[in-house]
Amino acid sequence: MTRKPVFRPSLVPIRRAASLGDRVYEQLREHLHSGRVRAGEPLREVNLAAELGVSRTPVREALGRLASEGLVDVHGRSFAAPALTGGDLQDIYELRLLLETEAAKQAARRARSADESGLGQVQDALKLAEKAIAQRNAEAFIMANRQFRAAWLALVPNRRLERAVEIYASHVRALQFLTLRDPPRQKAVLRGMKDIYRALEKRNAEEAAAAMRRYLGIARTAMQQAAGEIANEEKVA
Amino acid sequence: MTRKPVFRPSLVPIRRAASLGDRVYEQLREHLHSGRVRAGEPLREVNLAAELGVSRTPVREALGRLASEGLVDVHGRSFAAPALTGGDLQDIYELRLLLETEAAKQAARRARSADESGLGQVQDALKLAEKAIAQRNAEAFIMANRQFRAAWLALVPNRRLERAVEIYASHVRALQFLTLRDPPRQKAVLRGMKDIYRALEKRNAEEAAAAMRRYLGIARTAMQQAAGEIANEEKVA
DNA sequence: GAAAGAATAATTGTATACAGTACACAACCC
DNA sequence: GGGTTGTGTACTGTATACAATTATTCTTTC
Repeated sequence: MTRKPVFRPSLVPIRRAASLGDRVYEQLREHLHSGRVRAGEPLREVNLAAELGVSRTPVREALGRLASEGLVDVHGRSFAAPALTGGDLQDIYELRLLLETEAAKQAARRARSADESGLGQVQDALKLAEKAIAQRNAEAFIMANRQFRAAWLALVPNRRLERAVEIYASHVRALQFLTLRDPPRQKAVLRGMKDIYRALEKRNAEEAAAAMRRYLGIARTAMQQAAGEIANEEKVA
Repeated sequence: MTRKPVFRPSLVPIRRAASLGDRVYEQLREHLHSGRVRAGEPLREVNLAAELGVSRTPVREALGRLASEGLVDVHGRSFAAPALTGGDLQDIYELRLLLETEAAKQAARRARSADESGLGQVQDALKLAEKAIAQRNAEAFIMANRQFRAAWLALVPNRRLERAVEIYASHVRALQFLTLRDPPRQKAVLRGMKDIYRALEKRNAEEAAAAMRRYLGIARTAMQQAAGEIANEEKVA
Protein backbone atom coordinates (compact mmCIF):
# COMPACT_ATOMS: atom_id res chain seq x y z
CA MET A 1 0.00 0.00 0.00
CA THR A 2 1.52 3.28 -1.05
CA ARG A 3 1.00 6.22 1.21
CA LYS A 4 -1.03 8.86 -0.56
CA PRO A 5 0.50 12.30 -0.23
CA VAL A 6 -2.02 14.24 1.75
CA PHE A 7 -2.26 17.91 1.03
CA ARG A 8 -2.46 19.64 4.36
CA PRO A 9 -3.18 23.32 3.99
CA SER A 10 -1.39 25.50 6.47
CA LEU A 11 -4.54 27.51 7.03
CA VAL A 12 -7.80 25.85 7.81
CA PRO A 13 -11.08 27.76 7.80
CA ILE A 14 -11.75 28.63 11.41
CA ARG A 15 -14.76 27.12 12.99
CA ARG A 16 -17.17 29.98 13.26
CA ALA A 17 -18.49 30.16 16.77
CA ALA A 18 -22.10 29.11 16.87
CA SER A 19 -24.42 31.71 18.31
CA LEU A 20 -25.45 31.42 21.92
CA GLY A 21 -28.94 30.68 20.76
CA ASP A 22 -27.72 27.63 18.87
CA ARG A 23 -25.59 26.42 21.72
CA VAL A 24 -28.37 26.86 24.23
CA TYR A 25 -30.61 24.91 21.87
CA GLU A 26 -28.13 22.04 21.78
CA GLN A 27 -27.65 22.00 25.51
CA LEU A 28 -31.32 22.12 26.30
CA ARG A 29 -31.91 19.29 23.89
CA GLU A 30 -29.27 17.20 25.56
CA HIS A 31 -30.63 18.13 28.94
CA LEU A 32 -34.14 17.08 28.01
CA HIS A 33 -32.87 13.79 26.63
CA SER A 34 -30.65 13.04 29.58
CA GLY A 35 -33.47 11.51 31.57
CA ARG A 36 -32.80 13.93 34.40
CA VAL A 37 -35.77 16.14 33.62
CA ARG A 38 -39.11 15.04 34.99
CA ALA A 39 -41.92 14.89 32.47
CA GLY A 40 -44.09 17.98 32.70
CA GLU A 41 -41.48 19.93 34.62
CA PRO A 42 -41.81 23.64 33.84
CA LEU A 43 -38.93 25.21 31.95
CA ARG A 44 -38.47 28.73 33.24
CA GLU A 45 -36.52 31.17 31.16
CA VAL A 46 -34.84 32.92 34.06
CA ASN A 47 -33.75 29.70 35.72
CA LEU A 48 -32.34 28.23 32.54
CA ALA A 49 -30.64 31.49 31.65
CA ALA A 50 -29.04 31.66 35.08
CA GLU A 51 -27.88 28.05 34.97
CA LEU A 52 -26.42 28.50 31.51
CA GLY A 53 -24.93 31.87 32.33
CA VAL A 54 -26.60 33.74 29.49
CA SER A 55 -29.45 36.19 29.20
CA ARG A 56 -33.03 35.20 28.58
CA THR A 57 -32.92 36.11 24.91
CA PRO A 58 -31.01 33.11 23.56
CA VAL A 59 -32.86 30.81 25.95
CA ARG A 60 -36.15 32.08 24.64
CA GLU A 61 -35.04 31.55 21.09
CA ALA A 62 -33.98 28.00 21.84
CA LEU A 63 -37.23 27.20 23.63
CA GLY A 64 -39.18 28.55 20.71
CA ARG A 65 -37.38 26.29 18.30
CA LEU A 66 -37.73 23.28 20.56
CA ALA A 67 -41.45 23.96 20.88
CA SER A 68 -41.96 24.22 17.15
CA GLU A 69 -40.25 20.85 16.80
CA GLY A 70 -42.48 19.43 19.49
CA LEU A 71 -39.56 18.73 21.81
CA VAL A 72 -41.05 20.86 24.55
CA ASP A 73 -44.68 21.39 25.42
CA VAL A 74 -46.33 24.76 25.48
CA HIS A 75 -48.32 25.34 28.66
CA GLY A 76 -50.20 28.54 28.18
CA ARG A 77 -47.46 31.11 27.81
CA SER A 78 -44.65 29.05 29.21
CA PHE A 79 -42.85 25.87 28.35
CA ALA A 80 -42.55 22.49 30.02
CA ALA A 81 -40.76 19.22 29.48
CA PRO A 82 -43.02 17.01 27.39
CA ALA A 83 -45.18 14.46 29.16
CA LEU A 84 -46.05 11.76 26.65
CA THR A 85 -49.25 9.82 27.10
CA GLY A 86 -49.87 6.36 25.73
CA GLY A 87 -51.74 7.95 22.85
CA ASP A 88 -48.79 10.17 22.06
CA LEU A 89 -46.50 7.17 21.92
CA GLN A 90 -48.89 5.44 19.59
CA ASP A 91 -48.98 8.44 17.28
CA ILE A 92 -45.23 8.83 17.31
CA TYR A 93 -44.55 5.19 16.56
CA GLU A 94 -47.10 5.18 13.80
CA LEU A 95 -45.22 8.06 12.21
CA ARG A 96 -41.82 6.56 12.86
CA LEU A 97 -42.91 3.34 11.21
CA LEU A 98 -44.04 5.23 8.16
CA LEU A 99 -40.96 7.43 7.90
CA GLU A 100 -38.24 5.06 8.95
CA THR A 101 -39.27 2.13 6.78
CA GLU A 102 -39.14 4.46 3.79
CA ALA A 103 -35.83 5.92 4.96
CA ALA A 104 -34.42 2.41 5.40
CA LYS A 105 -35.39 1.56 1.85
CA GLN A 106 -33.63 4.61 0.53
CA ALA A 107 -30.58 3.94 2.64
CA ALA A 108 -30.40 0.35 1.41
CA ARG A 109 -30.51 1.44 -2.19
CA ARG A 110 -27.71 3.85 -1.57
CA ALA A 111 -25.50 1.82 0.74
CA ARG A 112 -21.93 1.10 -0.28
CA SER A 113 -19.65 -1.52 1.17
CA ALA A 114 -18.12 -0.87 4.55
CA ASP A 115 -14.60 -0.09 3.36
CA GLU A 116 -15.92 2.37 0.81
CA SER A 117 -17.10 4.15 3.94
CA GLY A 118 -20.77 4.10 3.17
CA LEU A 119 -21.60 1.48 5.74
CA GLY A 120 -18.40 1.88 7.69
CA GLN A 121 -19.90 4.19 10.25
CA VAL A 122 -22.89 1.92 10.67
CA GLN A 123 -20.62 -1.03 11.32
CA ASP A 124 -18.56 0.98 13.78
CA ALA A 125 -21.64 1.90 15.76
CA LEU A 126 -22.70 -1.72 15.80
CA LYS A 127 -19.35 -2.78 17.21
CA LEU A 128 -19.56 -0.11 19.88
CA ALA A 129 -22.99 -1.37 20.84
CA GLU A 130 -21.69 -4.92 21.18
CA LYS A 131 -18.80 -3.75 23.30
CA ALA A 132 -21.10 -1.74 25.51
CA ILE A 133 -23.26 -4.78 26.17
CA ALA A 134 -20.21 -6.93 26.94
CA GLN A 135 -19.03 -4.30 29.41
CA ARG A 136 -22.52 -3.84 30.84
CA ASN A 137 -22.28 -0.14 30.10
CA ALA A 138 -25.83 1.09 29.54
CA GLU A 139 -24.79 4.66 28.88
CA ALA A 140 -22.39 3.56 26.16
CA PHE A 141 -25.04 1.35 24.61
CA ILE A 142 -27.46 4.22 24.35
CA MET A 143 -24.79 6.35 22.71
CA ALA A 144 -23.91 3.59 20.28
CA ASN A 145 -27.56 3.18 19.44
CA ARG A 146 -27.84 6.87 18.60
CA GLN A 147 -24.67 6.70 16.57
CA PHE A 148 -26.13 3.78 14.65
CA ARG A 149 -29.19 5.81 13.77
CA ALA A 150 -27.14 8.79 12.70
CA ALA A 151 -24.91 6.57 10.58
CA TRP A 152 -27.60 4.88 8.54
CA LEU A 153 -29.57 8.10 8.31
CA ALA A 154 -26.59 9.71 6.63
CA LEU A 155 -27.20 7.35 3.73
CA VAL A 156 -30.70 8.68 3.11
CA PRO A 157 -30.61 11.03 0.11
CA ASN A 158 -33.84 12.88 0.94
CA ARG A 159 -32.69 15.44 3.51
CA ARG A 160 -36.18 16.37 4.58
CA LEU A 161 -36.99 12.76 5.26
CA GLU A 162 -33.76 12.49 7.21
CA ARG A 163 -34.69 15.45 9.33
CA ALA A 164 -38.21 14.22 9.93
CA VAL A 165 -36.88 10.88 11.12
CA GLU A 166 -34.47 12.61 13.46
CA ILE A 167 -37.17 14.75 14.97
CA TYR A 168 -39.67 12.03 15.74
CA ALA A 169 -36.95 9.75 17.02
CA SER A 170 -35.85 12.46 19.40
CA HIS A 171 -39.40 12.86 20.66
CA VAL A 172 -39.03 9.59 22.53
CA ARG A 173 -35.35 9.89 23.30
CA ALA A 174 -35.83 10.84 26.92
CA LEU A 175 -37.48 7.49 27.51
CA GLN A 176 -34.49 5.56 26.19
CA PHE A 177 -32.83 5.96 29.52
CA LEU A 178 -35.58 3.82 30.94
CA THR A 179 -35.89 1.27 28.17
CA LEU A 180 -32.31 0.67 27.15
CA ARG A 181 -31.03 0.12 30.68
CA ASP A 182 -32.28 -3.43 30.71
CA PRO A 183 -29.66 -5.95 29.40
CA PRO A 184 -32.14 -8.44 27.84
CA ARG A 185 -33.77 -5.59 26.01
CA GLN A 186 -30.37 -4.34 24.90
CA LYS A 187 -29.73 -7.73 23.34
CA ALA A 188 -33.06 -7.71 21.52
CA VAL A 189 -32.34 -4.22 20.25
CA LEU A 190 -28.86 -5.23 19.15
CA ARG A 191 -30.30 -8.10 17.16
CA GLY A 192 -32.64 -5.66 15.47
CA MET A 193 -29.72 -3.36 14.65
CA LYS A 194 -27.79 -6.24 13.15
CA ASP A 195 -30.74 -7.23 10.98
CA ILE A 196 -30.93 -3.72 9.66
CA TYR A 197 -27.22 -3.65 9.00
CA ARG A 198 -27.32 -6.92 7.10
CA ALA A 199 -30.17 -5.74 4.93
CA LEU A 200 -28.30 -2.52 4.15
CA GLU A 201 -25.18 -4.50 3.33
CA LYS A 202 -27.15 -6.60 0.87
CA ARG A 203 -28.63 -3.40 -0.52
CA ASN A 204 -32.02 -5.03 -0.23
CA ALA A 205 -34.60 -2.28 0.23
CA GLU A 206 -37.56 -4.46 1.13
CA GLU A 207 -35.58 -6.46 3.63
CA ALA A 208 -34.29 -3.27 5.20
CA ALA A 209 -37.84 -1.98 5.54
CA ALA A 210 -38.94 -5.25 7.14
CA ALA A 211 -36.02 -5.21 9.56
CA MET A 212 -36.84 -1.64 10.48
CA ARG A 213 -40.44 -2.56 11.07
CA ARG A 214 -39.41 -5.33 13.46
CA TYR A 215 -36.94 -3.05 15.19
CA LEU A 216 -39.54 -0.36 15.77
CA GLY A 217 -41.92 -2.97 17.06
CA ILE A 218 -39.44 -3.90 19.76
CA ALA A 219 -38.74 -0.27 20.58
CA ARG A 220 -42.42 0.52 20.73
CA THR A 221 -43.44 -2.13 23.21
CA ALA A 222 -40.47 -1.24 25.38
CA MET A 223 -41.49 2.41 25.35
CA GLN A 224 -45.07 1.66 26.21
CA GLN A 225 -44.03 -0.51 29.12
CA ALA A 226 -41.75 2.24 30.38
CA ALA A 227 -44.50 4.82 30.02
CA GLY A 228 -46.81 2.58 32.00
CA GLU A 229 -44.28 2.26 34.77
CA ILE A 230 -43.85 6.00 34.97
CA ALA A 231 -47.60 6.49 35.17
CA ASN A 232 -47.75 4.04 38.07
CA GLU A 233 -44.94 5.77 39.93
CA GLU A 234 -46.73 9.07 39.53
CA LYS A 235 -49.83 7.59 41.10
CA VAL A 236 -47.83 6.31 44.06
CA ALA A 237 -46.14 9.63 44.59
CA MET B 1 -83.76 10.98 11.33
CA THR B 2 -83.88 12.10 14.92
CA ARG B 3 -81.92 15.16 15.84
CA LYS B 4 -79.26 14.27 18.34
CA PRO B 5 -79.11 16.62 21.30
CA VAL B 6 -75.76 18.32 21.06
CA PHE B 7 -74.07 19.19 24.32
CA ARG B 8 -73.06 22.80 24.11
CA PRO B 9 -71.21 24.02 27.17
CA SER B 10 -72.43 27.37 28.36
CA LEU B 11 -68.88 28.58 28.93
CA VAL B 12 -66.15 28.10 26.38
CA PRO B 13 -62.55 28.99 27.13
CA ILE B 14 -61.94 32.46 25.79
CA ARG B 15 -59.47 32.83 23.03
CA ARG B 16 -56.38 34.09 24.76
CA ALA B 17 -54.96 37.09 22.96
CA ALA B 18 -52.12 35.87 20.79
CA SER B 19 -48.73 37.38 21.41
CA LEU B 20 -47.15 39.67 18.86
CA GLY B 21 -44.69 36.91 18.11
CA ASP B 22 -47.51 34.60 17.13
CA ARG B 23 -49.25 37.18 15.05
CA VAL B 24 -46.05 38.14 13.28
CA TYR B 25 -45.49 34.46 12.59
CA GLU B 26 -48.92 34.17 11.00
CA GLN B 27 -48.50 37.27 8.92
CA LEU B 28 -45.07 36.34 7.69
CA ARG B 29 -46.36 32.93 6.75
CA GLU B 30 -49.18 34.44 4.77
CA HIS B 31 -46.80 36.90 3.20
CA LEU B 32 -44.43 34.16 2.10
CA HIS B 33 -47.29 32.17 0.63
CA SER B 34 -48.86 35.10 -1.13
CA GLY B 35 -46.61 34.75 -4.13
CA ARG B 36 -45.48 38.33 -3.74
CA VAL B 37 -42.11 37.41 -2.28
CA ARG B 38 -39.37 36.53 -4.73
CA ALA B 39 -37.59 33.28 -4.03
CA GLY B 40 -34.29 33.89 -2.28
CA GLU B 41 -35.27 37.41 -1.25
CA PRO B 42 -33.54 38.33 2.00
CA LEU B 43 -35.78 38.80 5.01
CA ARG B 44 -34.34 41.58 7.13
CA GLU B 45 -35.46 41.93 10.69
CA VAL B 46 -35.44 45.73 10.75
CA ASN B 47 -37.41 46.03 7.54
CA LEU B 48 -40.02 43.52 8.56
CA ALA B 49 -40.29 45.03 12.02
CA ALA B 50 -40.79 48.48 10.53
CA GLU B 51 -43.42 47.26 8.06
CA LEU B 52 -45.31 45.42 10.77
CA GLY B 53 -44.93 48.23 13.27
CA VAL B 54 -43.32 46.13 15.98
CA SER B 55 -39.85 45.75 17.37
CA ARG B 56 -37.30 43.25 16.11
CA THR B 57 -37.87 40.84 18.98
CA PRO B 58 -41.16 39.27 17.87
CA VAL B 59 -40.00 39.32 14.27
CA ARG B 60 -36.90 37.43 15.22
CA GLU B 61 -38.92 34.89 17.13
CA ALA B 62 -41.23 34.34 14.19
CA LEU B 63 -38.34 33.98 11.75
CA GLY B 64 -36.70 31.43 14.02
CA ARG B 65 -39.82 29.32 14.12
CA LEU B 66 -40.33 29.59 10.38
CA ALA B 67 -36.74 28.54 9.85
CA SER B 68 -37.04 25.51 12.10
CA GLU B 69 -40.08 24.47 10.08
CA GLY B 70 -38.16 24.95 6.87
CA LEU B 71 -40.44 27.73 5.70
CA VAL B 72 -37.58 30.18 5.40
CA ASP B 73 -33.99 29.49 4.46
CA VAL B 74 -31.06 30.35 6.67
CA HIS B 75 -28.35 32.20 4.80
CA GLY B 76 -25.41 32.46 7.15
CA ARG B 77 -26.75 34.56 9.98
CA SER B 78 -29.78 35.94 8.23
CA PHE B 79 -32.93 34.60 6.67
CA ALA B 80 -34.29 34.51 3.16
CA ALA B 81 -37.40 33.40 1.35
CA PRO B 82 -36.88 29.78 0.31
CA ALA B 83 -35.71 29.06 -3.20
CA LEU B 84 -36.74 25.52 -4.05
CA THR B 85 -34.69 23.60 -6.59
CA GLY B 86 -36.00 20.71 -8.64
CA GLY B 87 -34.36 18.36 -6.16
CA ASP B 88 -36.13 20.03 -3.28
CA LEU B 89 -39.47 19.58 -4.99
CA GLN B 90 -38.69 15.94 -5.57
CA ASP B 91 -37.85 15.44 -1.90
CA ILE B 92 -40.93 17.29 -0.75
CA TYR B 93 -43.28 15.36 -2.99
CA GLU B 94 -41.72 12.08 -1.99
CA LEU B 95 -42.48 12.96 1.61
CA ARG B 96 -45.93 14.27 0.87
CA LEU B 97 -46.76 11.08 -0.96
CA LEU B 98 -45.68 9.05 2.03
CA LEU B 99 -47.46 11.16 4.62
CA GLU B 100 -50.62 12.11 2.80
CA THR B 101 -51.51 8.67 1.52
CA GLU B 102 -51.33 7.42 5.10
CA ALA B 103 -53.27 10.43 6.33
CA ALA B 104 -55.92 9.82 3.69
CA LYS B 105 -56.28 6.23 4.85
CA GLN B 106 -56.80 7.33 8.41
CA ALA B 107 -59.24 10.02 7.38
CA ALA B 108 -61.25 7.53 5.34
CA ARG B 109 -61.53 5.15 8.25
CA ARG B 110 -62.76 7.95 10.43
CA ALA B 111 -65.02 9.77 8.02
CA ARG B 112 -68.69 10.19 8.89
CA SER B 113 -71.46 11.17 6.55
CA ALA B 114 -71.75 14.78 5.50
CA ASP B 115 -74.74 15.71 7.60
CA GLU B 116 -73.15 14.30 10.70
CA SER B 117 -70.57 16.99 10.02
CA GLY B 118 -67.59 14.75 9.51
CA LEU B 119 -67.41 15.24 5.78
CA GLY B 120 -69.55 18.34 5.73
CA GLN B 121 -66.63 20.72 5.68
CA VAL B 122 -64.92 18.73 2.97
CA GLN B 123 -68.02 18.91 0.82
CA ASP B 124 -68.36 22.64 1.44
CA ALA B 125 -64.81 23.24 0.29
CA LEU B 126 -65.46 21.19 -2.81
CA LYS B 127 -68.51 23.28 -3.67
CA LEU B 128 -66.54 26.47 -3.19
CA ALA B 129 -63.87 25.16 -5.53
CA GLU B 130 -66.47 24.41 -8.20
CA LYS B 131 -67.98 27.83 -7.84
CA ALA B 132 -64.57 29.46 -8.07
CA ILE B 133 -63.88 27.67 -11.34
CA ALA B 134 -67.26 28.63 -12.74
CA GLN B 135 -66.55 32.24 -11.84
CA ARG B 136 -62.98 32.05 -13.13
CA ASN B 137 -61.75 33.25 -9.76
CA ALA B 138 -58.27 31.82 -9.32
CA GLU B 139 -57.78 33.35 -5.89
CA ALA B 140 -60.98 31.78 -4.61
CA PHE B 141 -60.02 28.43 -6.08
CA ILE B 142 -56.72 28.45 -4.26
CA MET B 143 -58.48 29.29 -1.01
CA ALA B 144 -61.04 26.53 -1.53
CA ASN B 145 -58.23 24.11 -2.24
CA ARG B 146 -56.58 24.97 1.08
CA GLN B 147 -59.88 24.71 2.87
CA PHE B 148 -60.35 21.29 1.34
CA ARG B 149 -57.02 20.15 2.71
CA ALA B 150 -57.75 21.55 6.14
CA ALA B 151 -61.14 19.86 6.18
CA TRP B 152 -60.02 16.34 5.39
CA LEU B 153 -56.96 16.75 7.59
CA ALA B 154 -59.24 17.46 10.51
CA LEU B 155 -60.42 13.87 10.21
CA VAL B 156 -56.94 12.45 10.78
CA PRO B 157 -56.70 11.21 14.37
CA ASN B 158 -52.91 11.27 14.58
CA ARG B 159 -52.16 14.92 15.35
CA ARG B 160 -48.49 14.65 14.64
CA LEU B 161 -49.21 13.22 11.23
CA GLU B 162 -51.66 16.02 10.65
CA ARG B 163 -49.07 18.60 11.52
CA ALA B 164 -46.40 16.98 9.38
CA VAL B 165 -48.74 16.98 6.39
CA GLU B 166 -49.51 20.65 6.95
CA ILE B 167 -45.89 21.61 7.13
CA TYR B 168 -44.73 19.91 3.98
CA ALA B 169 -47.77 21.07 2.10
CA SER B 170 -46.99 24.62 3.10
CA HIS B 171 -43.43 24.24 1.83
CA VAL B 172 -44.75 24.40 -1.70
CA ARG B 173 -47.64 26.72 -1.06
CA ALA B 174 -45.95 29.77 -2.51
CA LEU B 175 -45.85 28.01 -5.88
CA GLN B 176 -49.59 27.42 -5.91
CA PHE B 177 -50.07 30.92 -7.13
CA LEU B 178 -48.28 29.89 -10.28
CA THR B 179 -49.78 26.44 -10.75
CA LEU B 180 -53.40 26.94 -9.78
CA ARG B 181 -53.93 30.01 -11.97
CA ASP B 182 -54.37 27.89 -15.03
CA PRO B 183 -58.05 26.88 -15.62
CA PRO B 184 -57.37 23.47 -17.24
CA ARG B 185 -55.13 22.60 -14.34
CA GLN B 186 -57.79 23.78 -11.93
CA LYS B 187 -60.18 21.32 -13.50
CA ALA B 188 -57.72 18.47 -13.21
CA VAL B 189 -57.12 19.35 -9.59
CA LEU B 190 -60.84 19.56 -8.91
CA ARG B 191 -61.33 16.08 -10.36
CA GLY B 192 -58.62 14.85 -8.02
CA MET B 193 -60.33 16.49 -5.06
CA LYS B 194 -63.64 14.88 -6.01
CA ASP B 195 -62.01 11.47 -6.22
CA ILE B 196 -60.62 11.91 -2.74
CA TYR B 197 -63.97 13.05 -1.43
CA ARG B 198 -65.77 10.05 -2.91
CA ALA B 199 -63.28 7.65 -1.38
CA LEU B 200 -63.69 9.30 2.01
CA GLU B 201 -67.44 9.14 1.67
CA LYS B 202 -67.23 5.40 0.99
CA ARG B 203 -64.88 5.10 3.95
CA ASN B 204 -62.58 3.12 1.71
CA ALA B 205 -59.01 3.60 2.98
CA GLU B 206 -57.20 2.03 0.05
CA GLU B 207 -59.20 3.94 -2.49
CA ALA B 208 -58.55 7.17 -0.60
CA ALA B 209 -54.84 6.47 -0.64
CA ALA B 210 -54.94 5.76 -4.36
CA ALA B 211 -56.89 8.93 -5.04
CA MET B 212 -54.41 10.91 -2.98
CA ARG B 213 -51.55 9.39 -4.89
CA ARG B 214 -53.07 10.46 -8.19
CA TYR B 215 -53.82 13.91 -6.83
CA LEU B 216 -50.25 14.44 -5.67
CA GLY B 217 -48.99 13.24 -9.04
CA ILE B 218 -50.94 16.01 -10.73
CA ALA B 219 -49.75 18.58 -8.22
CA ARG B 220 -46.18 17.46 -8.54
CA THR B 221 -45.87 17.75 -12.29
CA ALA B 222 -47.56 21.13 -12.15
CA MET B 223 -45.08 22.30 -9.52
CA GLN B 224 -42.11 21.08 -11.45
CA GLN B 225 -43.26 22.83 -14.58
CA ALA B 226 -43.75 26.03 -12.63
CA ALA B 227 -40.32 25.70 -11.04
CA GLY B 228 -38.80 25.23 -14.48
CA GLU B 229 -40.50 28.36 -15.75
CA ILE B 230 -39.17 30.37 -12.85
CA ALA B 231 -35.68 29.10 -13.46
CA ASN B 232 -35.92 30.20 -17.09
CA GLU B 233 -37.15 33.64 -16.17
CA GLU B 234 -34.25 34.03 -13.79
CA LYS B 235 -31.84 33.20 -16.59
CA VAL B 236 -33.42 35.80 -18.85
CA ALA B 237 -33.29 38.46 -16.17
C1' DG C 1 -62.15 27.53 59.54
C1' DA C 2 -63.45 28.49 54.69
C1' DA C 3 -64.02 31.85 51.10
C1' DA C 4 -63.15 36.15 48.99
C1' DG C 5 -60.32 39.80 48.06
C1' DA C 6 -56.22 42.59 48.01
C1' DA C 7 -51.34 42.92 47.97
C1' DT C 8 -47.19 40.95 46.39
C1' DA C 9 -44.12 38.19 43.92
C1' DA C 10 -42.82 35.61 39.91
C1' DT C 11 -42.82 35.12 35.10
C1' DT C 12 -43.37 36.13 30.46
C1' DG C 13 -43.75 39.69 26.44
C1' DT C 14 -41.80 43.53 24.06
C1' DA C 15 -38.77 47.26 23.18
C1' DT C 16 -34.41 49.09 22.98
C1' DA C 17 -29.41 49.80 23.52
C1' DC C 18 -25.03 48.38 22.37
C1' DA C 19 -21.47 45.42 20.55
C1' DG C 20 -19.69 42.67 17.07
C1' DT C 21 -19.70 41.15 12.34
C1' DA C 22 -20.42 41.24 7.48
C1' DC C 23 -21.06 43.96 3.45
C1' DA C 24 -20.58 47.56 -0.01
C1' DC C 25 -18.31 51.09 -1.95
C1' DA C 26 -14.71 54.45 -2.48
C1' DA C 27 -9.80 55.52 -2.52
C1' DC C 28 -5.57 53.94 -3.83
C1' DC C 29 -1.59 51.47 -5.90
C1' DC C 30 0.76 49.19 -9.33
C1' DG D 1 -8.04 48.91 -15.42
C1' DG D 2 -7.79 45.15 -12.16
C1' DG D 3 -6.95 44.22 -7.92
C1' DT D 4 -6.30 45.66 -2.91
C1' DT D 5 -7.05 47.92 1.15
C1' DG D 6 -9.52 51.17 4.06
C1' DT D 7 -13.77 52.98 5.87
C1' DG D 8 -18.50 53.70 6.67
C1' DT D 9 -22.93 51.48 6.92
C1' DA D 10 -26.25 47.95 7.60
C1' DC D 11 -27.40 44.05 9.98
C1' DT D 12 -27.48 40.60 13.42
C1' DG D 13 -26.56 38.76 18.40
C1' DT D 14 -27.15 39.50 23.14
C1' DA D 15 -28.25 41.86 27.27
C1' DT D 16 -31.24 44.49 29.83
C1' DA D 17 -35.09 47.47 31.19
C1' DC D 18 -39.77 47.86 31.67
C1' DA D 19 -44.68 46.55 30.92
C1' DA D 20 -48.20 43.14 31.19
C1' DT D 21 -49.79 39.08 32.86
C1' DT D 22 -50.24 35.24 35.93
C1' DA D 23 -49.53 32.87 40.24
C1' DT D 24 -49.15 33.14 45.25
C1' DT D 25 -49.55 34.67 49.71
C1' DC D 26 -51.69 37.08 53.26
C1' DT D 27 -55.61 39.38 55.21
C1' DT D 28 -60.10 40.05 56.21
C1' DT D 29 -64.71 38.72 56.80
C1' DC D 30 -68.43 35.87 57.68
